[in-house]
Amino acid sequence: MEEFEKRYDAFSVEKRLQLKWEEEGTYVFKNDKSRPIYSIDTPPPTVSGSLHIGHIFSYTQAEMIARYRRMRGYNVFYPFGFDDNGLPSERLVEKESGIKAKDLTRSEFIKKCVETTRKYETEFKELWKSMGFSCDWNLEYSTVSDSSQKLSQRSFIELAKSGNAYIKESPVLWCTECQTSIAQAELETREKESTFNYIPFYLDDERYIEIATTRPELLFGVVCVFVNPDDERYKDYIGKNVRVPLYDFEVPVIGDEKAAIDKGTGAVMCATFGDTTDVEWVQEHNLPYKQVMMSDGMINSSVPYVGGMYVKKARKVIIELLAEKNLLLKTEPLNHMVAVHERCGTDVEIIPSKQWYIDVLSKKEEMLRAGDKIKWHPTVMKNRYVNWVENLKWDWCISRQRYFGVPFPVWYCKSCGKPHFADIQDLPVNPLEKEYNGVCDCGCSEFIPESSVLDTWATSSITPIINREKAKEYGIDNDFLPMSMRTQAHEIIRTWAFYTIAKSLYHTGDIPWNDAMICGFVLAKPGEKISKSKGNSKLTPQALVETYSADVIRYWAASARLGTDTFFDQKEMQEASKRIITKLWNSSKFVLSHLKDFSLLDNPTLLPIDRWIMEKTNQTLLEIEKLLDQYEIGLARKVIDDLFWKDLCDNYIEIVKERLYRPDIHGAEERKSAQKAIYYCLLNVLKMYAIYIPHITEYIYLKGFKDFDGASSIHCTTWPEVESINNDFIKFGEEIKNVVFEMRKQKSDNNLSVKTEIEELIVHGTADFKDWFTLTEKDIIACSHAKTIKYELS
RNA sequence: GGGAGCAUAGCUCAGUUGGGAGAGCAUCUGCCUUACAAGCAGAGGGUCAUAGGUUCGAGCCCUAUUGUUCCCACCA
Repeated sequence: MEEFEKRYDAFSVEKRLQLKWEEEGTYVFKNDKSRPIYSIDTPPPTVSGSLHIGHIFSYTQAEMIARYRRMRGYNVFYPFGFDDNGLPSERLVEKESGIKAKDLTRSEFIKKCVETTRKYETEFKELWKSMGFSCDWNLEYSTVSDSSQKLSQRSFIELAKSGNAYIKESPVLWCTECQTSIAQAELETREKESTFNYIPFYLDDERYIEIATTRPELLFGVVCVFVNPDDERYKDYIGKNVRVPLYDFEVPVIGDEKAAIDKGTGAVMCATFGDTTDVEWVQEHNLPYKQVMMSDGMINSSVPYVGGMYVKKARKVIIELLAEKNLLLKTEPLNHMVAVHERCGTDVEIIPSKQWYIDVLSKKEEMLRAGDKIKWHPTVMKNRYVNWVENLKWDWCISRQRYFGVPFPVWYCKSCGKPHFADIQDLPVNPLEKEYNGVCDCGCSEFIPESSVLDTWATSSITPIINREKAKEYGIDNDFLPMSMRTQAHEIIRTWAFYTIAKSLYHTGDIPWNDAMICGFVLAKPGEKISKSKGNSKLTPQALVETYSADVIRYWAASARLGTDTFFDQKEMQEASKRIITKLWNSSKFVLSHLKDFSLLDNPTLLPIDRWIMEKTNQTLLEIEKLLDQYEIGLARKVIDDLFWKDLCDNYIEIVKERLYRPDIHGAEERKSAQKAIYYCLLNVLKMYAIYIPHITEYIYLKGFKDFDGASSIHCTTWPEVESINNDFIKFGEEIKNVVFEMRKQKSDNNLSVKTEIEELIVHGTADFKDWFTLTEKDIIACSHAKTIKYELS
């Protein structure tokens, strides 16, 4: 057994052990058929900037589950991936280089994207390693890699051929800043200041309908005015025409239930397209479309007064014009929620264009049933999924008019426009670089390649399939899906979880994973989440690891309840977490110094107090198994803390200390009994803590327990299967703890040292335990320094 | 506007079919005790948001109210 240093040097130990694990392949996945597979669908972090403490928080919680399952005898498939294509990565590149994508050629820009994402991925990987993550880097994947692209394109082609993906010209959510279509899930609502502008739509020289609008710049696009048919004020107008102010053309007044009497003035102008209701109205009433808003955020150049202006300026100009011509009845300031693009915060517009969609609207029922089949942890998180599915309004638009992404493997016939897909065996393919050799049904042999790329989520939503492809290399195929569990934060339930379930239903007809472990956030201050894009993460994870060590951060990350958001508190991390590391070090130092002559072959008769701490250890094992099976790593940790700090250190060790030091007083056999107990208890405490703080537990194991226990790493051990608990010993232990507590209280109340001798100690307890009290008498005397013991048992 | 969660000690939170109100931090007092002063022992501190109800008994179950957070909708 090696000697213990006075102080534990976390930083050098952590680095050394991380190297050891890498060299020995401690966490490498093998297709070992003797153990059931536990597969984890880990979130590939979006490469959109540096990581923050929130990532550490949720990834660490999931990592602990991987370690737990490994120690429960599972063959853990724990891959790691990067989501390194799409708009988030493009924006990172644009921000870093100060260049807009459209200012470069497509290939130059993509090259820059590749360079930048590589750089960040290296950084990410270093960070995960420095946190001691037990993923298997042989299973690493990236969503932009050839193999992922191939699977993603295949997924698309399969869906398109089965009719579940389709191309359609229709109004679509559009970001004028990123100049691409986006999906409903990429919307974010933000409160913005605006003005309500009350303007008159004249029926004749006297009568008019007053309309309140926040979007006067769209006046030229107005195609009709809606009023509620039950609205007495406007009943007479229905069926007649009113004149659009400024432009003076006529539009009909139409009655529709959706026009709410109590909103605004009760009359609505329908401009194509001001909002999602306009889209519904246009479809229902077969209204014409007038394009006012262009894809770059400018007003159509043919629009009088404001053509060629950006929205904001156009709005200002129109309001001024209306005022000048006495067409502005009044304006009211207004704070309202506006749908913006989550990536750039730009107001979202609705612009018709030709896009690819995946049908989700007609599959709501199936998706809700899938949600029921998945076990959500914590269970309330299922609500968010259900809520999202029930409220879906658009099919999933998967095409993006961007550059750095998986290309659509599609060409269109030049004469009839029919889409032609690449052959599966040719994937991955970029239609911009490869010509389509074929002939269209219409006889044409000229084709136009699709230049859009797939939504990032269209690829990241097949991570179970990407993982299965990896598993095939190990000879695992059939039983791989559904995976055992998905771990992710709650914010992306509506995107990643939802899309993954949708794709899984299409491709496998089943759920993608059995369990969903939903982690909470780390919040900087009330309500504000720390995020890469917001740049309010002053403390980089790298700096934190260097300041506090991985184990300290990990221990802290395990302090919250699953799914619950936590405030980041540096002080808490510094003090509470560091404390446990020091305590573990010191107590191990003590325990192992008393195990130098210990042998597993010794079979002493165990004293009742020794049985107590062993039973207590077993009880703890059972309790945390129950909690960890529910992914409650925080609650489980507290149970271990209690066992370790209170029962083992504060009570048990203090009680048997002298027995370990003085076999001459207590007997050699009795000392062996205590050795057996401290060995059993500390070893299992280390094993339980190993999932949380893998470095120090490994270090102590290698130093003191490896020679007895035999494994090359604590992380390759399993913990004992406990079948039952002897509650009598637990009860007896509680009574002994009470005796010690009363004794300590007496001394403390009298300002006496713990060492002070006392004349007589009165032991209160249960008469049934009389013999056990007698067997514990020497220990009680030793820790109380009592001269005599008197029993008052009942 | 629709839905969900939360409200327990000064702070952060735990409280597992309804029976003892708890932990860590902070505060105070004492203690150098053959692992640990980066420690140990002990103490004080709560109308369990409010009001009703069910029950022999409610932090826990039911109803309402208030506050708060989150999700969704709201560009009239």
